[in-house]
Amino acid sequence: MREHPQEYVVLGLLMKKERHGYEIHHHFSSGLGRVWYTGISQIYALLKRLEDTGKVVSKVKIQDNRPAKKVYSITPKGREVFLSWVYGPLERIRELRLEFLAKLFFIRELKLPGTDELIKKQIDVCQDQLQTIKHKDTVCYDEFDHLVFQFRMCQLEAILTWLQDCEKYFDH
Amino acid sequence: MREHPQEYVVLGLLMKKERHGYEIHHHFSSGLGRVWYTGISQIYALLKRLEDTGKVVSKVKIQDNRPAKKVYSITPKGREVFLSWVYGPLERIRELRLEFLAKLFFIRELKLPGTDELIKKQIDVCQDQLQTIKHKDTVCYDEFDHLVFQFRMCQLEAILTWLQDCEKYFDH
DNA sequence: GGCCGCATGTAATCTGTTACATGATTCT
DNA sequence: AGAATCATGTAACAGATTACATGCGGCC
Repeated sequence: MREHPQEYVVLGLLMKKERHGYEIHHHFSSGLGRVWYTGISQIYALLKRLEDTGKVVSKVKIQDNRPAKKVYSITPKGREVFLSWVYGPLERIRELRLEFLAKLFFIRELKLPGTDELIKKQIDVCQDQLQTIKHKDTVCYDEFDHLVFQFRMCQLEAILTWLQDCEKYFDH
Repeated sequence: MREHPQEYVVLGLLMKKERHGYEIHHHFSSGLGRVWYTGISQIYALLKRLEDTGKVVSKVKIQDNRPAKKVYSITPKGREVFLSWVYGPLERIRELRLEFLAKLFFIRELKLPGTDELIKKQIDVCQDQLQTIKHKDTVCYDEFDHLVFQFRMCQLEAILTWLQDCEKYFDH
């Protein structure tokens, strides 16, 4: 399961307490929503898939003067899936902008321990990639490839300094 | 037409000379392909759409001892579309990694003039965005939003220094 | 009377990837 | 004999966005 990264966000929101679809969408739009937004229809689709795979369970709650709502709560399996996602570093840099920030969001929101390990692991992955690109750069003699490598290198270097700032930030 | 960015790459390859699908895929895999790859099936789909919209025309060439091939050539309309793409700066930073590098690739390959203007325009766009984010950063008091803004700021700053390096590189 | 908020969902569409179907020639 | 190269395409699938359908209650 490397697919459907948005599922983790829904699981993360259900980690705090049980919620229904409309409410989840509300949190997707506020807070985290500024960095990772999804439409309400997609939320319902995600919830259905999460229920089909046993990561959440639902119960219908009837209200008066309001339409009935389907309240979802996370299962132990869902909890496990979420936590192994949160503490795993990302291999592709382009996924950092959305997913790594989401991880940090939930770590803060749920007051989870072990932030420093996650950041260290991510720093290691980025440094490995930087090393690989630097090597390719010294070996290649094509002008265009050079430009490409330098683009990636500067992006990775910027992320590394940002990650080090994160480390300090989460330290205190 | 802000969709199907890969169409521009196909047009770019046809700017040099007429080519058939299999040949285009070959160039997609080598050269530019290390930064922007697409499967052969997609190439045929792109060519069909480009022909339907009048950006390319095809003629069948029968060969002996080889299967017949469909040779595509770019139309004046296609040429126009390609050139206005090449010289336009990108609004979204995430598109730089693929599209901006592709633009530079074709500018070098086709020996097109006005590289410095393109880079300058892109620098302006990035600087505007950096300014906007910096302003949002000083106004906001949420810790998480701060982290997000700093991520984007460091990415933009890295790209700006890279763009300035590009300017020097294309200068001589 | 009409729009907004609450609440749920299905269906269509859009991009792109992967799998499959076909068939001749050339290389190992 | 089997794999690789040349050459074209269709069909299926995956992931996400957008449009549409439904319905009640409250506010202006």
